[in-house]
Amino acid sequence: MPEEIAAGTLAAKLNHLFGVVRPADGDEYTFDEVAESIRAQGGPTISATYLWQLRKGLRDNPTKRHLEALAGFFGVPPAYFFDDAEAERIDAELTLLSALRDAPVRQIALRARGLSAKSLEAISDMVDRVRELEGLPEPASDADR
Amino acid sequence: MPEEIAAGTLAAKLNHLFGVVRPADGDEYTFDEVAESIRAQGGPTISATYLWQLRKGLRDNPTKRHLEALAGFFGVPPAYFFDDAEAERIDAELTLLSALRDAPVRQIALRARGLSAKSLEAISDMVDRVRELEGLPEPASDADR
DNA sequence: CTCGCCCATTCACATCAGTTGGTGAACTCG
DNA sequence: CGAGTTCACCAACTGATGTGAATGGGCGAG
Repeated sequence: MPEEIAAGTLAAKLNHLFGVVRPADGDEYTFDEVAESIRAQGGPTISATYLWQLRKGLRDNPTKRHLEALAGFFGVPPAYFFDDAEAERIDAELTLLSALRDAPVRQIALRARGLSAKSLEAISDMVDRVRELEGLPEPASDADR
Repeated sequence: MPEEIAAGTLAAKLNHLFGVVRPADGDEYTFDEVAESIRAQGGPTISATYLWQLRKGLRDNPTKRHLEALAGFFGVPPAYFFDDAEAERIDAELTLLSALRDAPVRQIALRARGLSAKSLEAISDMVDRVRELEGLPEPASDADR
């Protein structure tokens, strides 16, 4: 049983993020994976145990640096953990984007927002090129463009 | 001498906030005032000493709850302390609003943003009424409306 | 079935965030 | 001048945050 995690808490938000943003294969990130990935990206050290505690709600109140790292990893702005309204807005986007399972992919997507049409086109072309290079098939359905 | 506080750091941001958001009489808030005010508003306990450490840069990396409290007091979103772009945006507003020295006043102003014209008018009227009740003079210059 | 691996969970402990208590400088009021 | 207040600043301590190493269950391979 889920042990009653109150909505709007940090634990709930983290839990949600784990559920929604996943690696290429469909399963949730493991605590070790997240911890290591954060370290790899030049973030602060964060232990798998601590991640578990945060997700379970045994610890709330992490430090600024750890919040930054978590937000960075999951590809959401740090405000996600503070403002509930903001969190809801982002959640809407996340579920929309849930086709993009991969966290790095999501980061690219979020950062692309606001770029000029020309830049976007250039990047899009580049991705297609690489995709070809890696021998991946054409993206299935890309209705509107 | 300012002892070299690098731009973009938490210390710099805090310092800036202290400088810009002030009580009714023109002087900066004292550390004790801020600490007590935060406690009074139902926030977590925060010591004056700690505020000083943060402002000086001796401590960065405060916890989530303390960041919330600080943001709440100065009337800025918590994202102010994370995202530099966001911080700049808010700063622009702050300097614009620096006529509003009083923190509580600023909070009202920030929260009023986005309300319907009708509501804004109603509130504005209310403020005028109270102002009259308190025997304050008509606001000096309120050019554009 | 058993070995090996991965992963969540547990617990004892270390480190650093945050506090308490204090010093001295500046300023005020007798 | 001298007692009292207020403030920034300092240093030693406390406890919550965060870690590492050990436990145990689940699961696939041999």
